[in-house]
Amino acid sequence: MRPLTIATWNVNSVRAREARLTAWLRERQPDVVCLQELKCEEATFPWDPIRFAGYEACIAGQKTYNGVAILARAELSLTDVQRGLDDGEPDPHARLIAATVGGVRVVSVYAPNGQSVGSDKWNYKLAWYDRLRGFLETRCRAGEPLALCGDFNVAPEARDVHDPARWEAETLYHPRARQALADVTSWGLTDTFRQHVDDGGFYSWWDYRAGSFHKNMGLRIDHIFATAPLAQRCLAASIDREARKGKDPSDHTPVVASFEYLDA
DNA sequence: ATGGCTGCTTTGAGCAGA
Repeated sequence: MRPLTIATWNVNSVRAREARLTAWLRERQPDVVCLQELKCEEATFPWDPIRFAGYEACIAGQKTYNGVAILARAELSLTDVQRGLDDGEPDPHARLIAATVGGVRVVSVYAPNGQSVGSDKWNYKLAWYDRLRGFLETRCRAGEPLALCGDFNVAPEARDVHDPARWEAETLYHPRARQALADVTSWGLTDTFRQHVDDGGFYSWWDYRAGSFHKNMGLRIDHIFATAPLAQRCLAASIDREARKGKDPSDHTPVVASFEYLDA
């Protein structure tokens, strides 16, 4: 049976990226795609173009900011959809959606950026990471196949940052942000990209300004983490740098992992 | 390079991202 391919992509507005997204779906035909930064509500989500490209979708949206989705090839069923951290905290940010597809529990997250170290948004980022750990503990099982995918807004290690010394003071690579991510993955998650690639210099986000992409001045902040029963079946992982090229790209590029197929 | 883009907004200059 062909492998199950899971991708994650912060599209920086699903409406602005509609043509790029549907072209990419047709070309790559991943089985599952986690999207972040939809920047729209359900009513304005491009349901028809995505269906026409062969995908069903479930979304947690909001106007202007945030918004996450899970797409699945129409042949696969998308069941047991959950939205939000569901921990009783009042939080209007649409940053998490989960669904079961192809025998895998898939979670699409958009972690807070944190803006600047010490700000209210920084505190929200760290608290959100604690809550994500709580979500995994109470709503998920580490012994079952699960993929936690998304824009984590944290580069885990020095080899994931083009200039670690400069970025250490920033929200994306600050030691406390790295610890917050490590406290989530210690629940029982493996970084699928690092199962297959040891070298540095592979990034998933580049600033739009100053020719950062051309100079490869980026950070690896988008990830596909897998529980042990899924990580054991990870066949390959990659970053689709091609999708960052050309006219009007997202500032992020897709990250992809493929797995030996698991029956539902 | 504390921003050199970009997308969004009851269409405008300001916010937010990373």
